[in-house]
Amino acid sequence: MIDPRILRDDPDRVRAAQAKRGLSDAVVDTALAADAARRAAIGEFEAKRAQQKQLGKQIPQAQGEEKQALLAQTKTLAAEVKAAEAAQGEAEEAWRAALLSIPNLADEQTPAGGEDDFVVLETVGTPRDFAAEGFEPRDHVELGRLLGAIDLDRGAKVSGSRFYFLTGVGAELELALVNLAMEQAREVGFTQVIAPSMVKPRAMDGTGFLGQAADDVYRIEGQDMYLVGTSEVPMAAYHSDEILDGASLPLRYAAFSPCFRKEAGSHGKDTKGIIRVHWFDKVEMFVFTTPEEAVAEHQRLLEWEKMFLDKLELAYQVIDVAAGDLGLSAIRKFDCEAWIPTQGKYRELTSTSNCTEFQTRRLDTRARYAAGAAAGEGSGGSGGSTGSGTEVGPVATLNGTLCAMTRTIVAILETHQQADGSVRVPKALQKWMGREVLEPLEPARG
RNA sequence: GGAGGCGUCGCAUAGUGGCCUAGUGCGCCCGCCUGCUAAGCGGGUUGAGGGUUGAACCCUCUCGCGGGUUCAAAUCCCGCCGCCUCCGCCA
Repeated sequence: MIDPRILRDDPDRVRAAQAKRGLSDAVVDTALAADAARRAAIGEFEAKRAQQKQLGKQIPQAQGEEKQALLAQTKTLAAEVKAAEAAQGEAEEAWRAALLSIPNLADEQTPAGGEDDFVVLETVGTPRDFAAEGFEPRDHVELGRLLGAIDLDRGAKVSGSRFYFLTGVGAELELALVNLAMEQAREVGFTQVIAPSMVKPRAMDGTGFLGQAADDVYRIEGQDMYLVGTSEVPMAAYHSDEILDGASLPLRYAAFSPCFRKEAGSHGKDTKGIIRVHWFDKVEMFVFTTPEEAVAEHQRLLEWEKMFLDKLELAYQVIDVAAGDLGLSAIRKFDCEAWIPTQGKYRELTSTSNCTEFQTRRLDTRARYAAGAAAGEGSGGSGGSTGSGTEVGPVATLNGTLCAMTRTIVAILETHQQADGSVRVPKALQKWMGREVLEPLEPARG
């Protein structure tokens, strides 16, 4: 949810942000009208309620006829209060609904436009030139079969399309990646978390996934619960309804969880292999910090993502995602796209978003800060006790992929394959894999 | 799944229809006193929203959540949620 104050004070800013995403600004006027109606309704209810309380106080002291008169008077008033309260409730609800329909205001630096209007910020490493090396690269499906690492046939048999079993070195590879990711996370100061992958509607809605992304979300039949598409969801809700200690920020979590996605509307895309699947495991970085620090923290998350990809010795580019392709909650998003040799293009491996206060406002997470942190306080003069100590203020959230297992496995297998079908293990993973090369089970298997 | 109990301010507790503008203790903050520390003394200490663009001030809501009864609800009634204990089942 965006800041209601910005809507009221600077609606043109909201209109501009809507335009940048390619959305209508009609919601702005709807929301402004709802805000006015809401405030009028609040005024009416409160006036009636105050009157009721005033009269109510007189009743215990009153006697006889006077008391009867008061009772009659206050009885009709009670009905009016009830009606005014209901009207206020409806006005609040309409206002809230209007506000909730507005996505976070895209950052000034975010490129305008849709999916194809991203800006390439940086290219790291050089894609391998297999032609120069003199052999045709195998895709990850074939490599996975040769190594006994990925079993797609049985995935389909047991669970359907877009499912897989990781077996042997495939399973080892995932566990090694989890370990490497968690090791890095710990070293840079994250708290490791194993997060639930089923959540209540509050968490799903609070992170903005029941908006335009609702089609991609699995709902549990007969229960008011959802399977998460990322541990961003449980982690954003982790501190819901809490007031954090401002001095404890930033709170950095690295959460492991399975991720479930319907992939509705992607029929025909990436049908082969494990690029696009209904379930995968992921280590996600999630940070609670101050609004002032959010932009700098976003850069740090990007650096940690790059650090991880560097350890895997992958070639990749970093893109600045355009406004129309941002999620509901984000003001800016950077994707790291690794080079996939057999596709001849860069594919998204990681993604980091700055959601500012959008999610915490929905989920009611705030922090207690030292007073006057943002206000001017150098007024001098009287040395009286002005500093009231602390004040409650907003908290920003950011998320970033550390390692999404399946796509990372694809990139590693394809990038580090050798002519004989074996795959070189990146140095950083060797410690966890216990070997330097993954060998095919049999030269001619399959 | 069955039975019972409990949810009050950061924590602990009091409160069984109007005297609750929720008391007390602890913790915390400010001040006084004080070689230092401790003790002692005085004051403060939930959050949200509205009146206002900010401050002061005023008002409304907030005793797990949502309904209801009543002129009036922390208090009575109903539903839900969470926690605890016991039984059953189970990785």
